[in-house]
Order: sequence, then C-alpha cells, then structure tokens
Amino acid sequence: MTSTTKVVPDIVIGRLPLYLRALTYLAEESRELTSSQELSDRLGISPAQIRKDLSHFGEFGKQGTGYNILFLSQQLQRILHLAEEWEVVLVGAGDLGHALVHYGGFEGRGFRIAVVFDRDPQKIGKKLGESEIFDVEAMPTIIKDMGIKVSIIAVPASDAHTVADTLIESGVRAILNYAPITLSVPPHVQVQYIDPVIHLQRMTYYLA
Amino acid sequence: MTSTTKVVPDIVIGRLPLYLRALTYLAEESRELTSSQELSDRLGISPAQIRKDLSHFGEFGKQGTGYNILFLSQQLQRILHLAEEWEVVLVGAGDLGHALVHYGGFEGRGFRIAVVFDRDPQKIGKKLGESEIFDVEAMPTIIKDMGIKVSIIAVPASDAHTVADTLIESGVRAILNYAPITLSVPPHVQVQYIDPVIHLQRMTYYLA
DNA sequence: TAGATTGTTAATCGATTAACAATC
DNA sequence: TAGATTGTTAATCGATTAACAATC
Repeated sequence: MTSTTKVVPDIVIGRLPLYLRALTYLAEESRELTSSQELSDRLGISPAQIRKDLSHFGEFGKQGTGYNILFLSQQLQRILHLAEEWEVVLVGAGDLGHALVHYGGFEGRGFRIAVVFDRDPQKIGKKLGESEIFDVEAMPTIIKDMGIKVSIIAVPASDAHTVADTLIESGVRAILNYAPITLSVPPHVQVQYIDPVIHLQRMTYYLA
Repeated sequence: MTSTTKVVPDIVIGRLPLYLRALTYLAEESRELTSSQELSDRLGISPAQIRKDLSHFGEFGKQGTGYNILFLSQQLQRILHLAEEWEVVLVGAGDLGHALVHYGGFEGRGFRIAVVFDRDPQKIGKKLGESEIFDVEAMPTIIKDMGIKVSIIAVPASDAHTVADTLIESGVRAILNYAPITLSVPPHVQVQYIDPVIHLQRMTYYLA
C-alpha cells in the first residue's frame, strides 16, 4: 500500500485565483482586514466554502478579526507559485495575439508574454510587444533555451493541436488554449480553455 | 407546496456546448454516426456521463448503433436555443473588441456581433465589423430598439460594472464579461467570465 | 466581558460512475 | 443470432453547507 497523499481538489485550486483577485481590489482600497463574509459578498461564494478552501493550506486568519489582506494575498501568491513572474510564450500573432500582448492585465499578476511565434512570413521579424515575432519552426530551440513553461495558443483550430504538440516537446507544461478544440495531452501538462462561444451557448439555454 | 420542477443541473448545461462542438467536427469529417465512447475519447468526459447528460432531455440514440451526428447536433442546438442566430452587443472597441469582431468563430455557432459601443469620441462613428461604433450614452435606446438579449463586455475593469448595469436596464439577459471583476446581477441575468490570468494562475499551482 | 469570526467536524447534498437490461 | 451500445438505476464518490467550539 503506497501512501495516499491528500491532494487538494482541483475545484478548490480553481477558486484561489478568484480570492487573490478580490484581495487585490481590497488592498487597492487601502483596507487592512477582511472576512470570509466580505469575500463571499464580493464573489458569490459562501463564507464556509472560502474558509474550508483556505484551510487546505494552513491557518491564515484570526478568530474575531478575520484575514489580513496583504498577508493572505502573499500566501495565495506563494501557494499558486506566483512569487516570481512566469515568462509566457504566445503562439499566434493575429488579432487575438495582438490583443493579448497589448492587454495590461498580466502585469503584477504573475505573467509576462516574453516571446511570440507565428508561421506567416509577413509577420516574422516584426516587433510585437517586447518580443520579435519568430518563425514557429524555431519554437523548440527558443523555448528550450529560455526555459519557458507556460504558453498561450492563439492560432486557428486547424493548427492548434500541432502547435500544442510542439510546445509540449519544447518543455512547456501549461497551455492556455484559445482554439475551439479539446487538446489531448500527457498527464504532466495542464490545459485550460477559452472559447467565448462555449460561454455564450451556455447562457442562451436559460433565455426564453 | 409548489410543484418542484426538476431542473437540469447547470454543470450539465455547461457540457452541452462541448458535445455540440465535437459533433460539428465529426460532421465535417462526413461521418454519420458516433457513440458516447467516441465522444468520450475526443472530450475526456466519461461515456456514462455523456449518456446521462443527454438523458435529461430525451432519447437521442439507438442501442447497438449510437447517435446520428446531425440529428443529435440539431437537438442540442434546439435545447440550447441556437436554432436562430442571436444578435450580440459588444461594449468596448479596444484591442479585444477588435479581435472579437474579426474573430470568425461566432458564425454558424449561433451568434453575430450586431452593434458595438465605446465611450471614446475618437472611436465613435467609425466602422467596426458590420456595425458603426456608437456612444455608450446611446446604449439603452439602441439595445431596446434592437431587442438584443446577449452582450459582451470588453472594457476596463473600472468601467465594467457601470456598463453591466446599463446593459441590464436595457433588457440584456446574458453577459460575457472579459473584465477581471465579479459582477453582481439580478437572478434573471446570466453572467459568464473570461479572465486569462485566472486560468493561468490555476495552472501554475501544478508547476514545480 | 461581549461580540465577532475563524477553523473544523459532521451532515447534507449533488454529481459521477458502474453495471446491466433492453434492444437495435 | 452475436455484438454493440443505449438509457437508466443504484451505488459510490466528492463537494458544499451548517453548526459550533475555540479564541481573538
């Protein structure tokens, strides 16, 4: 019998970034303390669940007082491995790629788009954000050299799986996939999906 | 005692668009039939769960044979209210707004960005996609006139809640929110969120 | 001290899975 | 008929919630 390491449920992990985001807004309001009740009001997640989620990782609050906002933020950043900034590789320099590079929301939240690839010769060599656009052919070399572990796929669906395979063989361990396909990846690789149509279709079910 | 209408769990509704997307790819391969096992292989959702999910809405397959791809697609489109195309209002004509308008992925999947708003006088009056960019001040009038029910928020976080409130008072019932804040909305309004950083932070937890 | 709020336990609730009769 | 696969039931598994002792 091997030891059964108590794993924190993935659904709990998925809520931690929401807690962190809410805490960041509270900190901007120059607040010092908060409570599971206040976080609940802001996030629509029950106070009991917030306390239970946090309890998987330690004791971060004080009875009668609540949570110190900066302290809890720091702890969540540590738990989520956001103490240092992750360099991100972006594949796809189309409209979406441009929007992502010019998006200010990565800064201060743990990520920086450090290198961009595309396969279009018209785009290769041009500057995009802090990076030049490189040929996808150069992906394995450059990604390995830079030691990049986090990626964003913003290419058409037809190219996405090939790109994912190349990213993985280049050492990438996390993929944020904007292409509307499910990727098949080995267990050590994390994948998250963003497909706006999936979200819209989920809502229209509830419309008369 | 009021009658307890058996409600289909929201988590089930959330998977239906994935089934529909997979079926669309199968149809493009000119296939006629599929099975819960094949959908499982493509989606990473168990065959039992797929069958159970579908059983909430009727019997769409044949024992020993499986599911007719076009028939099941049609049924899912009907269930999700995608038989007709929804006109969508986009608020925010920045980089993200441009990317969304030029994104080809809405067509044929039930949505069309029919009107765009921004508050920047430099942008108002210019063309974006099939719409002119209108002043956000005109939102209530135009949205009510057009009878639009579905929206996308692509403005900075600081403006997002005001925009959401205006959308709701204009009759919108579904909001896809790209701003990194949780919205507080009445129960008859659906909200879905897209924040790439949340997805990235969820993955880095698993990276050494 | 009185009031507030945590961390945790146990109960409840809900979702997933396994298994199989029905049947194409 | 033999093989395949659905739809459904019951069992299992896991997540959420309620409640409260501990304590700031």
